[in-house]
Amino acid sequence: MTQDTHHKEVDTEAMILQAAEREFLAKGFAGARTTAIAEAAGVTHGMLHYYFRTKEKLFEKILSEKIGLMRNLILNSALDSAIPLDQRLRRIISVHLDFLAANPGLPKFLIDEVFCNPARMSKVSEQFRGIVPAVTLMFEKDLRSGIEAGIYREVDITMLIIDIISLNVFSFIAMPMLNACFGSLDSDMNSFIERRKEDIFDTVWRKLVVSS
Amino acid sequence: MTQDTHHKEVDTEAMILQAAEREFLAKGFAGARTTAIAEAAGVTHGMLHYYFRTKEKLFEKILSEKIGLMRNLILNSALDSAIPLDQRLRRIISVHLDFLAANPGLPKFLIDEVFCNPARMSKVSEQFRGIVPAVTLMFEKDLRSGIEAGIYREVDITMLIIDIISLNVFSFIAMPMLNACFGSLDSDMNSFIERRKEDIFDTVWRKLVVSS
DNA sequence: TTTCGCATTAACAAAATTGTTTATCAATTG
DNA sequence: CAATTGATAAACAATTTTGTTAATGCGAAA
Repeated sequence: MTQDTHHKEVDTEAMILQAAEREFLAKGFAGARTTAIAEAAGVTHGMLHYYFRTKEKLFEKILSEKIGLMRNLILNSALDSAIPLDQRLRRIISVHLDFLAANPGLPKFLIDEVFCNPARMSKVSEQFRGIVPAVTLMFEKDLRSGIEAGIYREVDITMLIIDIISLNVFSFIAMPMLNACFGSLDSDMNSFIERRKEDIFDTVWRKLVVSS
Repeated sequence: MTQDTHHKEVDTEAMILQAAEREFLAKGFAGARTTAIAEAAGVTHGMLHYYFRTKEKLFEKILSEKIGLMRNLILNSALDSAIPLDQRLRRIISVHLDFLAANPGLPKFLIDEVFCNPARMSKVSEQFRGIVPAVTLMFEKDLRSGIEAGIYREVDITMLIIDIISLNVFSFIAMPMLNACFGSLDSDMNSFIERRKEDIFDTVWRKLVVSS
């Protein structure tokens, strides 16, 4: 926070950021309106330019914070390499789903605005270089020894990771569709999340282990 | 095609539709520019209004065609109830992935523009009523008998379907992200699709069958 | 207390985007 | 061969959205 000499009833800058986050997450860069952000923040839209210069710059503030969140999540996934793989897997799924439940609009936002946008993609790509390979390796080591010991099947690790990410993330991207198809799953979000954790672990684990 | 009395070097209407499809699929309604569509179609942007009145109406033309595609796909999934479940599952996954490979931008488009947009959602929701329950039931019948016979595990059918859709669709929504993380998977798209079909079937089938 | 500077507003300006109109051309039709 | 009519382009108009500026006020500091 800046040293706020001079009067300022509320923290206008923070209000704008809050409103901008909601607007950008909900509608994306192209769909968001700076006037709507200002209105939601309870200030004139001039304020938005006073604090952030342009829509683009304001957007980048929000974006970099969200990129950071995702980065942290991925890094956290690699921790706890001491505990057995099944517990680790359970933990990764659980942490990931809790994170997604706390940030339900994030995957769609990042896919739309970063991964499907070459200009933005190149801007943030260096922040991801090395992270995924590191996680993969850490996962791979455990897996390889299990495979050699004959307790895990010979699975394609890339495919396995794509499976896990798909199972974890898709529900959150497509929640409105799932609600339309299967009834309001999000009416009891907590219970849905917990059921989903169980189901995903079950799916992945049975793919992994050699059937007795 | 309309009866084209009067001169018309090329089918302008079709050109606009083609260009509009690309633009809307790539950028969504908010991000698409009518001038860009006209330019891509090689006509003045006045033509776009001459044929389709407004951006909104042009968009709806594209949208309803895509909704139809998705509807057909879902209906096709329910066919062939005579063959055994494993072959049926293989077939559903294969058909779905081939469809997605032919329409890679479609899931993101529909999720963004239909399912995450209350106004559009209500407009097309009646086209989906009854379809998913019908498919579920057809799937369920086979499954129930297998469970009672002790060859399938007692799985939550809703979760199972969410698993299958997640595994099938997510890669296509997040392809640019997967490329960034795992190297260019789409450099040989065909081989990726075929590997994916195998992997998804393996994942789902092992979740389903009782381990010997 | 007077000066200074940040925060704020409201009006304004500019740019981008969508939508309309008028004139023209060319082919079909009577 | 006129008259008609659909297709087209180009200029124009309207609207929306973003960005700027000038004036105001209020608190802090000298």
